[in-house]
Amino acid sequence: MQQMNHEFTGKALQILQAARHVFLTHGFAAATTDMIQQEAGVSKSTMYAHFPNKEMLFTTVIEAECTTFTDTVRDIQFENGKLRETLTLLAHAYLKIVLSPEGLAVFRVVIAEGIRFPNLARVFYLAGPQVMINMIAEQLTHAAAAGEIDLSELGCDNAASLFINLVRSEPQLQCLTHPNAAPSDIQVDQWVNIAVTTFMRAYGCEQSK
Amino acid sequence: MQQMNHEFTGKALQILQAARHVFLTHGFAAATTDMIQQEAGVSKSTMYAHFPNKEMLFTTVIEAECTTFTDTVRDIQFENGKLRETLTLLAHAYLKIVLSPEGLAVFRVVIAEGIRFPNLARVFYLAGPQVMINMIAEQLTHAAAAGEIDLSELGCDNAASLFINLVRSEPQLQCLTHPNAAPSDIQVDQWVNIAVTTFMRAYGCEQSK
DNA sequence: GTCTATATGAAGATAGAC
DNA sequence: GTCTATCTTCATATAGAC
Repeated sequence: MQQMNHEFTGKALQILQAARHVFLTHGFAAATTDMIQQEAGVSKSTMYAHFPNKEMLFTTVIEAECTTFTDTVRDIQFENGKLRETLTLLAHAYLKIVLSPEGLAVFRVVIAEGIRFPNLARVFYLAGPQVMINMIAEQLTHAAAAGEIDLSELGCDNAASLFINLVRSEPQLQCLTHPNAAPSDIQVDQWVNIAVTTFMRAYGCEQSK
Repeated sequence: MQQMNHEFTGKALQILQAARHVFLTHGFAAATTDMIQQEAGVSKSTMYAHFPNKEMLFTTVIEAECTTFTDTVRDIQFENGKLRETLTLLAHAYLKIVLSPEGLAVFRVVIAEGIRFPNLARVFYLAGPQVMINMIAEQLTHAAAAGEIDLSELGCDNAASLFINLVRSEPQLQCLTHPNAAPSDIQVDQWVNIAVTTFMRAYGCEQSK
């Protein structure tokens, strides 16, 4: 989670870790290089020796964070079973990432700075939602071949996108608009259940029909 | 749209309109009172004569914006026809608001400043999504009574929430992460169609069965 | 109420010693 | 590479004249 071990070591790594914390807590504009320098325990000039300015420090932090997200999503463990169970597992794993303090913080800051750093926003989309969509699409392809689901209208990619949006939207909006009020596990279970149920009712081919 | 005629007139109104533009363009932290004062064509002290500080100016602007949103949502015109057509109309009207430059800008800044101004984030939720949910829930209640839809599992409120999330999530995320790339009308039609189709497949009671 | 001028502090970034 | 000390700019906010 707190890796950023791409090629950064020593003071540079300290600085990046501090920058990560400061930027995710305050956003870009409200964050100050003083906070970062202070939290990292280095002087101003050390900071500027490693990173040319605040912008570069910011983009480095966020891009690293996106990479971490991609890795976390790719590492999701689940067994290929019946579609409903598989989707439930994937939904829980995805929400765990999205609703984590880091997940919410990254979303906040990326969206907030989307105008100033449009490239970062696109990188974020590709690193997070898009990777998840690809994983889901793969599962849906298998399920469609097995006759568990009917995607003749929608196509696998649209269906995968639809599903993760179904899973993410309400919980994420609730967390973003009600900070300091983390949802209970029961609430998350309910959200997942509604999403999976809706998706299966719409496109699933129940054997019991 | 650019009203804010609550009790503000003359210079105060000029200041608020300028503040609205500046805050929605730059966010809270990156916005400066100089920009606002300059754009309003007044001096610093005039600004501070009307508003005690930057925070109050900000909350005044955003709260007014939320009120405007509520009014806009409440004014949505549609005819009570078949459920599918009604939902399609409501979805289009809602997306028109959410995906407008102002809608996206308000969302950005409210989410970005959710930690610093938690109350504002909740006000936003109540003024936007919640009002829309209430409108949809009312339509769904009628439709359920008419046997057009089966909400025995979900309940009207959950179903309404589900529907607007289904409508909003993907288009909004796309617009937020791909600024300066407004979606085409055809794309919006497709999104609406997927949302409505999914909802009706999951919970609709087609007569042709 | 409204302006010009200014106080005060803090931001991002650099110079120069070690 | 790293530090202390400093430069420059610009932010929020206020004082005092009209």
